[in-house]
Amino acid sequence: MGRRTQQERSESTKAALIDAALALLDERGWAATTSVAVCERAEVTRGALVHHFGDLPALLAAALETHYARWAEVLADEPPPGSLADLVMQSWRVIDEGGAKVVIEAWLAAANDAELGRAIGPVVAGFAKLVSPTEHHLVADDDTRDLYLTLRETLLGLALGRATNGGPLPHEEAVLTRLAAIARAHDGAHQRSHQ
Amino acid sequence: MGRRTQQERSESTKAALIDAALALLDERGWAATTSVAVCERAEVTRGALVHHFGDLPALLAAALETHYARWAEVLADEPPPGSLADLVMQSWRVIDEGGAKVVIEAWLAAANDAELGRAIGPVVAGFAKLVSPTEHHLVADDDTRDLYLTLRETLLGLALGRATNGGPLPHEEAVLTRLAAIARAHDGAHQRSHQ
DNA sequence: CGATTTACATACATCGCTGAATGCATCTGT
DNA sequence: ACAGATGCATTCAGCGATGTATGTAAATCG
Repeated sequence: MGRRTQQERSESTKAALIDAALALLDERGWAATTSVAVCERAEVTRGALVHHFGDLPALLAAALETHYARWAEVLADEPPPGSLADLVMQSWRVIDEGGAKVVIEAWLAAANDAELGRAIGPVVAGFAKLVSPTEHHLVADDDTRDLYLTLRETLLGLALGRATNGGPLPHEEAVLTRLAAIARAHDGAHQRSHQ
Repeated sequence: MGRRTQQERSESTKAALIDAALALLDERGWAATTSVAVCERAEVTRGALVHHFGDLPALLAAALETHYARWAEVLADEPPPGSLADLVMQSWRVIDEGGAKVVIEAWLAAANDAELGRAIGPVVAGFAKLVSPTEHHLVADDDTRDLYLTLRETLLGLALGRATNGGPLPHEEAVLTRLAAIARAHDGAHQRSHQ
């Protein structure tokens, strides 16, 4: 690389740090994601981390934020869902994209450390609102809303399974098939009752 | 306390250490469950910990084991479930008993640290087998088995929600109601098809 | 009742992680 | 082109956690 502007330099090292942090969070969990390890992986020194983010929690908050942003992109690329079954499978595609473990680790870490919770709480809340069912016209009635929340908890269960298992659970496919069936059954009944 | 036999002393301090470890795991997570913190809470010195358990991972493995044992007791006290709906609600009662967060933290910690995984892996596997659906006559056919696994993932999702939220999620009740309804519907259909 | 084992407590040495300070190179505005 | 800002590397000092002796009182045994 020859001449590079300051902005280019900054942004590339910031991105390297964030990517390294996300990779470590995914591979080795929150506790192992230390400033030394992140910087080593990003091939920068800890000085760079301090310079750009101040301290480790700030970096992790930023990392989480860009992770959520990527998920939001995936959602933005999808066509608007036309049924509850669509909506559920879209949610799954986001999780399937990878990095669910990062989010779970972050949630738990925030729950365990009040100070950290204050640092990353807003980031979490922001994304939570984005995927909130109350925002969606598809789940306008209470019945549909409850079912959607139920199915979403199941997806989170699968995500947890992936995180703890180091990969998809053996019965993941079967569960997803079942979820789709339940959602379609509801879609069918709901459509009929509204004609 | 006056005169105490060696066994009494040993067992009471071991119990104190295990209880303290479980409490800390639940309240402040795996990373914060340090040997210093545990001993402080148990009101013994670190020497006692070393004496009885050797090192910290060994204590945590023992703690997890007694935690599972308590869950197993809860299960043993329940009447044998007569339907899928019963089975699901029994599983939930175990989680509701408390300490689901301990288990989740342990799973993740084991996934993140291979060495630790080897230490507590057998304990986890032991309990997993105990609650394995394949052991249960109620879920003999594939259809019922898949549904049971699905409903169980939902329960785990709720457990994760409790762990990250520091308490029951607002929609927990609604989800449980929905799960019960799904299970009962299956029980009904299944019964009819078997007469 | 003396010898030995058990159940701890205390002190120690080490190590990994962290934030802060400092120094140097590279870019940028004028 | 040069003065100042910016981006980053290195070093330092300190804390907290860990395992390892080593010391001591209480219990058990012969």
